[in-house]
Amino acid sequence: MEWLNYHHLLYFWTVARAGSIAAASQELHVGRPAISMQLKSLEAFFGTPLFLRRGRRLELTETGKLVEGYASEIFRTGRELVEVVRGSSLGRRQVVRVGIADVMAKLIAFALLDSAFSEDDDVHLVLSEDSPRRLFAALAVHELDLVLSDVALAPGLDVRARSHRVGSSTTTLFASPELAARLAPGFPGSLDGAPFLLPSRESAVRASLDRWFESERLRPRTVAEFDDSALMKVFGQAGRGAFPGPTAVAEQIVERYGVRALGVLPTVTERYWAISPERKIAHPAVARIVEGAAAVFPS
DNA sequence: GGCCTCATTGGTTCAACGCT
DNA sequence: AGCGTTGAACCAATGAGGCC
Repeated sequence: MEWLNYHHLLYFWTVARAGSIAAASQELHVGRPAISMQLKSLEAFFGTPLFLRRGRRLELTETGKLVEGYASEIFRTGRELVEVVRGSSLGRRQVVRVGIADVMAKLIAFALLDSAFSEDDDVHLVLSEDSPRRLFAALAVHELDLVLSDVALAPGLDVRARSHRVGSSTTTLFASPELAARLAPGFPGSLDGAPFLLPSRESAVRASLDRWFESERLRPRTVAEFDDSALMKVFGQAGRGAFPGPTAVAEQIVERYGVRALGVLPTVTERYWAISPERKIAHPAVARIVEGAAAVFPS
């Protein structure tokens, strides 16, 4: 069988992404006639048009869309190959870009990542924090190598990635010593009308928490809602309200923020996910993080 | 093996033309 | 005017084949 000319395919793919031959010619540093000719050659090779010429506009045909999909995959794999080969060269540090869901307890994130490193690892972590939605978008365009989140990738999302469940924890309620002294007697009934600091409604644990409040017939007084779990704890430390946190790191929360644990909510569980892009060639450091993390909070 | 010739491929510029 | 297409002329790199 005759081989596909990948150079032609690259031109086609660039034109499809750039939207015009002019834009592609700038991107590729190649003249417009040349690109036009190569497009024609590719169309002749396939025996069917890939673009519809509508006036001076180019529109992908159905075949064109199909070819573009394959080309994206081909060139994505090519980039990946370069990244992996260059990234794993001897003596070069591996950069791993990790996105952490803002609602996730930082102590949990630290424990998940820290477990993955051995002393002889030469890995350079670049950590960022954002909403899961934005982190998944960054993952889709290869700006991130890994996302740690309280929610798995939604099935409908057009992101080529895999969610690995790396642990779970029940939830504990915390409060400053003064507030705890007031709320501890008669827990959990004492929580009715009590001031609360809660994770935003975007978070997975919030839905679970609301169900618990409902089942216990409690109506907490929401003082503030947070996207950022660390900020929530700072408010909690100042006695602004009771707040939830993972039982798995309850001791550290008590120690670090000088708060007291009010009680454990066994039905309010939080799951932790490590979401990594589906790669033909696995990022070795990411694989280690995913494997190592799974052992921290066994679910 | 080294050298030459030739064909092929893919690039360039330039000009002209059609379309919006 | 801006953009895409076509054609012509030309250049450079490469590979195949023939010759010494």
